[in-house]
Amino acid sequence: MRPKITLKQIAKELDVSISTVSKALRDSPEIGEDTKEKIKAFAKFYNYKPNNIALSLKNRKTKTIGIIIPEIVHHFFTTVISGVEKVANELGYNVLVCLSDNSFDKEVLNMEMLANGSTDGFIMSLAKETMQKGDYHHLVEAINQGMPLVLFDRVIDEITCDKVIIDDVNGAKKAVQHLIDIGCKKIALISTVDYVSVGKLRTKGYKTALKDNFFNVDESLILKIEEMDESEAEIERFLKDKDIDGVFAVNEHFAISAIKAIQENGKKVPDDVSVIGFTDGELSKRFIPSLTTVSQHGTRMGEEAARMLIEKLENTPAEDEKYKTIIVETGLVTRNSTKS
Amino acid sequence: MRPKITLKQIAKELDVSISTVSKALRDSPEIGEDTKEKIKAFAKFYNYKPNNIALSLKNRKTKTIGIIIPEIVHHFFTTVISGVEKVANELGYNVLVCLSDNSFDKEVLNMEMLANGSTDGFIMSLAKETMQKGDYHHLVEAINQGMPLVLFDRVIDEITCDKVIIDDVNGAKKAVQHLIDIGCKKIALISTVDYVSVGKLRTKGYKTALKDNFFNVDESLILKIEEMDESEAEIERFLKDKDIDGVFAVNEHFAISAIKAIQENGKKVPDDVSVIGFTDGELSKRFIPSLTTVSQHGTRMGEEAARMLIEKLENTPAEDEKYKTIIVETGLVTRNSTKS
DNA sequence: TTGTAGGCGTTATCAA
DNA sequence: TTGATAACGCCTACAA
Repeated sequence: MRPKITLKQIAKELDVSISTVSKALRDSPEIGEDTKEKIKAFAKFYNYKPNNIALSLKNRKTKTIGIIIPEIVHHFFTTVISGVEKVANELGYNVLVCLSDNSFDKEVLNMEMLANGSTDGFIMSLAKETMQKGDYHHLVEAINQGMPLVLFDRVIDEITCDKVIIDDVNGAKKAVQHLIDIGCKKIALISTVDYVSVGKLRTKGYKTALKDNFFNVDESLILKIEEMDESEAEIERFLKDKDIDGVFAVNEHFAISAIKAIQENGKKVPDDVSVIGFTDGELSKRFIPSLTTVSQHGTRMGEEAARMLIEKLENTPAEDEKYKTIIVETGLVTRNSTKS
Repeated sequence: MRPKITLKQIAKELDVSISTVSKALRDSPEIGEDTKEKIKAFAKFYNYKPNNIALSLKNRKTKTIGIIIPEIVHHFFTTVISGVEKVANELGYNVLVCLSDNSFDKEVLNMEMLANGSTDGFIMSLAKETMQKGDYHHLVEAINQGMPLVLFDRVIDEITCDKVIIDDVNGAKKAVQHLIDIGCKKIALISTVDYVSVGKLRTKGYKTALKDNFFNVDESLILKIEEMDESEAEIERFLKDKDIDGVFAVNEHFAISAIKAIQENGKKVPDDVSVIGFTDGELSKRFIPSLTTVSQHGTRMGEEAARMLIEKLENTPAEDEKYKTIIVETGLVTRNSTKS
């Protein structure tokens, strides 16, 4: 076992001063060619690499960015991480991943943990509980301490910072418009309760599309799921004997539960009822029938978020005062759960 | 904007020395009650928190563990991360996530990046390319530098360290035994090429189960996939007009492709052919028919790995010399792709 | 061309 | 009871 070597040790071995070594390794012209040679050779031999921690302390920046998400076992968030990681690595940053488990307390804890010097900035999607409570003091504090923050997907108006969102309203509109275009007359919506911002926005898109086409909005065709765990049963109950020919669901899971329920009712997808989901995951692709969905481009969102954060990190505070919101457009991926 | 406050600043404000502040905040009995009170109140007001980086430098440990995986957009790895994260957080550690993208170079790069002080130890699953090359110098180096390493899932014999694996042979055996128990006579295997250790082991389990039941191994019923991208077409070709009544596939994707191929051949799952997969992901659960699978307990593996690593980290080098391999048992989850 | 000294934020040891 | 000092590993302005 050969522990990491330090400048100090090299200096002692070679009988020169620490700063000479430091300079030599950074190829400073101040140092004589032969000394440089000697030092470099020695350092290479012992595989010297500067200690990141020491550098962090000195430079007051860690070159790592923290990402806090509600859950990782969720294809969308996974793709976002992958996007963040890609850009971060290209730009010489590391990625610290924390999970809030959708709990407010864990979110706050994680943030405090990372804010004490572990991270230069944050990329986050808020926990459901946080949005319910409406308590954002931890975000405010991080910003006050001068730590840039980029919010994505589950964002809020109350905090002024960079944001990356998808065009939920438009995505939903596109989906419903597509259902209308293929001839659907009675389109149900399966959404989440309104404090989840995406649920609210997608509901808005649904209603807008209907109105644009002079359909009227029938509230009895709208289901708002409160408890994820019971969504399957709820959807089954909701769809039981309902006279519909189209369903727009705000995520994959709801869409699939809907398909199951429809099939159990003795109807066929897509012949009798067309179904569109939101979020284009593995599930949508491989389910039978494969799902027509609004795709969210998680990787793209992650990349954008990372780029924005790092830009803030590397710019002077003067230019920091302008915050952008990047809207990542959605795409409609047509598969076999909708008539063509 | 109110940047983070330091001991030094508190000391200056309160006109005491830095060490007095430090001691007071750690509630040292050396300091007088009233001074303590005053300092604590002040610190609380300004929300003082010790700087992690400075602590890391001083203590020569970062309290973060690095996890390097081939890809994150893969349910199994995601669950592992989730397990690592859980245990790590409970024990006061952070988790640094890096992706190798199955590339040897990226794996080496990531490791070097993290080894320079960013991490106290590693939890890894090797990139496919690394296993092909058989070049493990980066692992050896990390270990030589005194950084504990825990390998999981894609592990190798060449490196001596803690490992967490699942009982692939047994898992496969269980699956095939189950097929036999429900009456299958001609069971096909869809596996990967042999340098992927799991492919090899699961193939072994398949053969063992057959032999245990006095079936003979028919090599024409075994398919070894080389290229993930073409797996679907390959499986279709392989299964075309094959006379079988059972399929054991070494992962979800292969299993689903098999089901599709079987159905396209005009046969029914599970009535004509029973199918079992490996890795219990979202896909298996929600596919129709839902998949009977060997479940891998990724979360469990992550938890075990984290526990082992942290134990190494917090123990004296003396006890470090013993390495364990934890074998996480698999379970068979029976669903609708097999006859009952 | 090389070396000295100070500082990044903390803690621990020892002196006052 | 409090404070000065050194050290963790690195860099850099300045001195020699």
